[in-house]
Amino acid sequence: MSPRSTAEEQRAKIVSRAVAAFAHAGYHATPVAEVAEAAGVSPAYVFRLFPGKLGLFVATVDHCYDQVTATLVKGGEAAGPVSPEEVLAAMSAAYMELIRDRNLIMLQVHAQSACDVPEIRDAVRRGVARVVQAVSRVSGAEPGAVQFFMAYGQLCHLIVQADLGAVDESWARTVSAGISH
Amino acid sequence: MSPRSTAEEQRAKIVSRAVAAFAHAGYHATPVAEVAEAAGVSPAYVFRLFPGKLGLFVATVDHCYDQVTATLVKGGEAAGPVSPEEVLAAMSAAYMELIRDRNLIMLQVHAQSACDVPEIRDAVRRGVARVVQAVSRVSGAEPGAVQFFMAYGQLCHLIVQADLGAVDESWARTVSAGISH
DNA sequence: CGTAGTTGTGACTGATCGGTCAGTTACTTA
DNA sequence: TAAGTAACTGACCGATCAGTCACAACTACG
Repeated sequence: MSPRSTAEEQRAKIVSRAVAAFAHAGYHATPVAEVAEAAGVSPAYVFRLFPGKLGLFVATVDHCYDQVTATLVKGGEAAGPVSPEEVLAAMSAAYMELIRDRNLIMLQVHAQSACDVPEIRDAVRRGVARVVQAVSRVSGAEPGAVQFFMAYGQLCHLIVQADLGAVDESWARTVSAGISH
Repeated sequence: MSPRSTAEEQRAKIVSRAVAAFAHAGYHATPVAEVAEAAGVSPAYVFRLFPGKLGLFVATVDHCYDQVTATLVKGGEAAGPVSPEEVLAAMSAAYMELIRDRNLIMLQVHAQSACDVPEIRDAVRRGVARVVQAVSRVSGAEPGAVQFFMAYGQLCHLIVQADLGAVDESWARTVSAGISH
């Protein structure tokens, strides 16, 4: 019968904790030991469950985009059968809710900036593909509107990264108007 | 009179070469030795001219935003006295010209993702401030239009990072429509 | 020529980190 | 309880890298 291996559960737990760990300083600046500690296991065991640090990071990025996509779909479907623009607005609201926990957004940012590593670039492409397809499908909006949605999503990344919400100057308000609060 | 120190010239040369060096792998993944080699000096001398790796990176980021701002201003002023929307369009075209050389755009991305380091975050804020102020001033556009400009600029970053222009799929075309070619 | 200052470097160090491996604990099955 | 297997770790290794320092080379000036 199902051997019900606990290793799989540990893998899931490590990936889940790795989101927050990698979200702080990114791929290159986060030691595996830090992820291991956050997951409550030894560094050696992490290397046993994942094929190297890169494999761990890629799994974490995939997990991250899964959550983002799920959040957007959920937010969009909750809007009910309305116009594409209203669905996109609901999805925007759902995405902004994600910002309250910086982890998912920061991990995306760090994954994007580590795209020099081919495996990470592929993971980012997979993730963006899933997001774009989900947004297009659930909203039914035309490509231009979806592109607009993605553009303002990327603007959110800048705002969160540099914490522009905490800057009380004119230029910062111009950038974050209607987004951070 | 002016001691005409060559050290200052070396500093400028190192910063200029450091843009390309850091643009590849970012702050944490780029050894100072790599920057030194690109500049044709020894690593030890780089540490002598700059207060540590962090100081070098911050100087490089400042230099990068200087160039970006100058390019945007130049592009916008070349449009002549037309409507704000047309000036913004000219600036967009100028910014897209920057994409041909990935270096400036990639360095911005890496600087943004290293915002955990306070000094780097401050450099990014300074840079974004200069860009927003320059765009607002030269174009005379209202804040909403400037925000829109910045959002599509950030979208460019995603496209360049993941090299979406090289992906021939529907979702990728949705994201890069009218931007990459 | 001498000496003071500036440019520049080779050689080193202390610390960190990815990855390995031998071995130990704990659970299952007969 | 004996044997087998899967979960898990401490201790270690080799490589990399930021930063230092004593010293060389060149120039400026008296």
